[in-house]
Amino acid sequence: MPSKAEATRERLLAATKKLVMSKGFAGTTIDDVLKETGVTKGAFFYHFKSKADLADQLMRWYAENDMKMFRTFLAEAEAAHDDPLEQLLQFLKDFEDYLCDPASPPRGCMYALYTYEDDHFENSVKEFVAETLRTWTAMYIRKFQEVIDRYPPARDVTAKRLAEMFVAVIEGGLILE
Amino acid sequence: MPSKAEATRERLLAATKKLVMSKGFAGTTIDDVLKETGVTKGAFFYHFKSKADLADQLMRWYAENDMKMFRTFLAEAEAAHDDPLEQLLQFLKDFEDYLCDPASPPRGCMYALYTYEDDHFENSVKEFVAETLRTWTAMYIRKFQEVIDRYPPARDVTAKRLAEMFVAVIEGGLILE
DNA sequence: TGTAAAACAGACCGATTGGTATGTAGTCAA
DNA sequence: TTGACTACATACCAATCGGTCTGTTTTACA
Repeated sequence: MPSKAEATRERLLAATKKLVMSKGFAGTTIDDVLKETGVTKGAFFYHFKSKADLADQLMRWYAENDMKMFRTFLAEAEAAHDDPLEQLLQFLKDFEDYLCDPASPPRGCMYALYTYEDDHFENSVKEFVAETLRTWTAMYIRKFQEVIDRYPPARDVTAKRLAEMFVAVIEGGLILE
Repeated sequence: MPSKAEATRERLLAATKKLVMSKGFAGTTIDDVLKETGVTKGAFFYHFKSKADLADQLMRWYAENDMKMFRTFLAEAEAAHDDPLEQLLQFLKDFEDYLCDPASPPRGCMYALYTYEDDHFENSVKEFVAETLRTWTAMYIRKFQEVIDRYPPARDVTAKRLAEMFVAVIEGGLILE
């Protein structure tokens, strides 16, 4: 089903992601990506109309894959358990397994990179990333709220605060390796 | 006391820091720094023997200022109170004030940037940054331990875990603006 | 005041960069 | 078979990059 063109595009995006994670976006040249993939310049500019376009598509591609994975984790957890707390614990376990997978260590987060190189990204991409983060946080808020409703917490916490805290810890942890 | 040369060096470093925070290191050109400061190329290369040298000195300069500030906060807190808990709370308040200061919003952390552009930094710099982060964490561990010794916590926590958690939250929070 | 070194100015250079122009091999419907 | 289209290949380009070179001004100190 995936056409040859689509396969090439994916290869380029995957290679760019890898390079960008260790060199930054500005530090990654198009030639780097070409060398990594074996694709030629003509082919590259057939798929991306500029380097900025590559950045744009990379962010969207990354965010889509990311959200897809989380939704899968969540759906599986919700299918496996009735209790929201058990669902949450299951989800967190899956997430932890993913983060600790030695085969694909995340080594930082794409979203964070955009914090440091925002000059390179269009406003539309910034808005898209911000929206993705909001969706991500909202997912946690909903889940925390379900647990709080079922098990009234001993301390005075809100689902929103818990979720924001959690996201910050994950983000910080990803950076401090 | 600060010689003219030293003042120029500081201006270059300060401008570089500002630019690097919003464009990344690879995305910041020497010409950018020159335009920002009005310094000429000859002067620049009198102070820094290469762009890599600039990165090196920037990291050390940033880390030194950073640690100096924290040590000051801590020393003041320890001078003002006897109780380690009150010292800690005072320190955290000073830290919070600094982070929330609208005049100088940090907008990310230099140390995190090196996570994403490690290819540009020498191993000696990486080691230096890692050492700085260890020192920073150790400072928190010591303080948390003093509080724990005085006020045995209800939960089973260690100073080390608390400190690592705290640093991760700060780091994550800085990124998620 | 003389002078040597420190601190800076700015023209210049080769390599690299993102990007283009043009050409071509495969595909598929008519 | 043909002709249009997709998907790529390659040579080339102007601009920009980090860095050097040669000179000039400023400072420190005898």
